[in-house]
Amino acid sequence: MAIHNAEIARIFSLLADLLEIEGANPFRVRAYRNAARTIESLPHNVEAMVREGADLSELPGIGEDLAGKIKEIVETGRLGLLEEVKSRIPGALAELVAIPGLGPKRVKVLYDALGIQDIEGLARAAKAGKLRNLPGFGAKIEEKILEELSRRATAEKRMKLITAEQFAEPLLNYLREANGVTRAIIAGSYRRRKETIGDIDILVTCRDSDPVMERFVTYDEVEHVLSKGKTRSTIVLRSGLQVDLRVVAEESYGSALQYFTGSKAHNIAVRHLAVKLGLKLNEYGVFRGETYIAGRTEEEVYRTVGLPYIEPELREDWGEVEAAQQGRLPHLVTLADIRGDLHAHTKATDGQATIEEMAAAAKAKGYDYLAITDHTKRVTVANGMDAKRLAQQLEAIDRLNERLSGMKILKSAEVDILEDGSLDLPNDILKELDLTVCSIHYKLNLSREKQTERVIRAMDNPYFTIFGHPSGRMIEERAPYAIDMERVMQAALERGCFLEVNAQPSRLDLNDVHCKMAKDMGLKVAISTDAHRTTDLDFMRFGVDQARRGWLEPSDVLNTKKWSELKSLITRA
DNA sequence: GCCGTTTTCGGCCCGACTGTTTTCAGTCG
Repeated sequence: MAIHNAEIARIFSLLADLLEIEGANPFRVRAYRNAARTIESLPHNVEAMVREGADLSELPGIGEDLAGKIKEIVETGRLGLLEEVKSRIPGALAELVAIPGLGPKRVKVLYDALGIQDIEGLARAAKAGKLRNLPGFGAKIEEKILEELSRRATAEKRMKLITAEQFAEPLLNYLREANGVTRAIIAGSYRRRKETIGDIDILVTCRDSDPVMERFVTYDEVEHVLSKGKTRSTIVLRSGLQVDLRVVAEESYGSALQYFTGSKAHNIAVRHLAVKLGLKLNEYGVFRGETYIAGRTEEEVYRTVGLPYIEPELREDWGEVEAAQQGRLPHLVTLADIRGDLHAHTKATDGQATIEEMAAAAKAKGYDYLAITDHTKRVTVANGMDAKRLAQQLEAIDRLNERLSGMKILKSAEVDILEDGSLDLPNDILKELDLTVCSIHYKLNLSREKQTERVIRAMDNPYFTIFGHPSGRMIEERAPYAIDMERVMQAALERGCFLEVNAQPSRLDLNDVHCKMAKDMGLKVAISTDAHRTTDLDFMRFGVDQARRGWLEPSDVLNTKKWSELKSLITRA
């Protein structure tokens, strides 16, 4: 039986929740949470590591005990300790601590006093008014729980970054107009450019917080106000998005921004360094004893604890603190490094613009090249092209290239990878192309083994260049198909193929963990928009964000090269 | 449960807000 990292992480995370409800040592609980996080973001398959006899206690936050437990999970598919805890308290209690206002203590009370073991039981008791008299509860908490339960029935989960931008940016501008505001910036996972956002954290500096707090809670999209104080307030917008506003003084801007950008795990790691230096780091600054010694800028904060500046996208406690200490932080790729786009559609298939229009838009971005990659015949819903239509398009591109100056249209196609690993156009037309993007659009539910073999077989074709949207996932909509990404990457490396970071905000595929995996393996990627209209070329920035989260530098990205260099890179031996 | 160039034991990040209290616990980020 195959055990994936996510499964091991889930077991530790559940165990942490249940132990916390039982009142276990909070640091022991944290150890399980840290282990879950470490394993979830590990670029290697833990099961394989166990089989190869790797020493798991070398991993950060994993000691003798947890290494043994991981081994137990891999070998037996279960964890004795979790079964044991579950025999004392129901596993479903873990879902209750996810409800705002309910933490481990109150969940314990619910179970002990009323025998509540899951969301359904909680809903029945709350509706019957049984919560308000419990110790540590009251009428307000009961009401809050009822609200949350009804909200859950309809609410969205996490919000895609691009959607969050549409709500957050206007609110930010609105706050900038408040009296006395000197700076306003969005921190949190939004600033770290995570693919989805749970809530928005806004940081403001000003001398008197009252006017901006007042303006905040009276924003016309406010559904309700969760809290309002002098330094922090929280609202929920009608869209369901929760927004926190923090106000600090100018001299605390850097430390507050560092603090509220997170991630929590990164902050703990940085504070750990501060403690070792005999300093205290909080949102107001870095302190020696009672004395403020730094905090005006983030650079100053990092410098004070002995580190160079760390880019927000790296702040996930994935090794960035150690890398910073050792002076080997990556110099992350930026939008300005991008010289072209290697995946775009036109009216010939399911795009909305002509080749000329797409070319003009790419040129306006200052690109050196744009690959036209219309669908091929298997993708009938998109009016995929057969060899004859593709040949006509190639002639049109030749004619257009004669007229274009300063940029080149690359001849390409998004070729469909069939179930048996063959490509859906013959090689005698594929050989006419500058490159191919090869993707899976059908038969997404093959076994992991078959899906992996399918792709590797396709890569055996000498005209396979870039594997498009490699996991097939749609954020918050469709899970990735089962595929062994490490094997696919290894196969690509051996054959001179590459993987795509698809920049569509609903794909972002490869994800951050897989970008890092590619980098660690020495495999280059293409950041491509998969544009279906001229304005989609703007999605490049989301792809770059994702690549930065995966530690990618310009040299890791194909389309930071000029065409002559790129051409020799992608030419297979 | 992890970890150590002060430590193999005794630490483990830190502060704000709310509600239920009557000086603070619980929750949250």
